[in-house]
Amino acid sequence: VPELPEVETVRRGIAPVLEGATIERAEIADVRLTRPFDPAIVADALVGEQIAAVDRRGKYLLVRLGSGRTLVIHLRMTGSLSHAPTGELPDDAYRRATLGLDTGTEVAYRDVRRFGTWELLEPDDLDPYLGARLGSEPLGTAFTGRSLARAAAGRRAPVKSFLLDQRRIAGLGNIYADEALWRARVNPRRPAGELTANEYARLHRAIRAALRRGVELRGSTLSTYVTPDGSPGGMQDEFHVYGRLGEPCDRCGRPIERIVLGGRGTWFCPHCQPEPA
DNA sequence: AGGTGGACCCGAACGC
DNA sequence: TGCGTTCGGGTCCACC
Repeated sequence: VPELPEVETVRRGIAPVLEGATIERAEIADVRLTRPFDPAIVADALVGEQIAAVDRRGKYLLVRLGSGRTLVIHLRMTGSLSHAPTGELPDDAYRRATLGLDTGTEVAYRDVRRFGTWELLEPDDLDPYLGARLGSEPLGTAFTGRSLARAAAGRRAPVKSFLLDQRRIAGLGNIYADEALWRARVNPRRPAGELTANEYARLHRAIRAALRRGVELRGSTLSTYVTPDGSPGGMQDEFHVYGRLGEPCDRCGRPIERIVLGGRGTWFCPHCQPEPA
């Protein structure tokens, strides 16, 4: 499940391969990937482009091209990128796109569930596209406990749902939201607008700590996600609550509970993260 | 306008 | 064994 740490890990792995290279061949084998645009037309437009940089914003990968356009890649649930330096990718029924570079390297996009997207944006379209979808970067300087509290003021949705809103915080997903709430000792059901300033200060620190640890460990590998060199991440071995129904809390030893919030599995420690009295 | 729930996918896990 | 059913998760969209 690629969230900010997983996407950042993919970026760090693939950027050295792509940056400076020119795309000689492009094949997009899935109409869903570029919908509503014709995949053949998008592929043709990529050919001849030199890749200037690979950046990340939230869970989006930004492949910046020499023409000024940007290929915006979202891995969604099961997307991943890999590369074969010799240009000989292994057979893969789930490969959805291939880029052949002038360096001789082939880059493969794999996606089992086909939720991922490739969008080729014109220079003027990128900022409005991202601006409409994403709030501040949680590991950047604009993200503070105070800004978090301000954004949450008056909101009655559960704080967990609030944390998952990409227009507030860019890059937090189901796993790291649960982990951050556990670290901050905040119950996921609490209405977002009812947390105290102190709780938002704790939550701010907890979000950054959880994400930074995830980046350090190169993300978490649950089923299909792997880093671009094919190795698994290490964060899954450090989950405090995610997926740990019934297991003892790392702080107090009492069993972790599972509820559903906003249609999403939510794990927490009812003792460390109590409902308000 | 904020909030919620379904659709999109498909393999894995589960139930009979 | 083998079938059918359920589940999940990021984002968008329809609806309240």
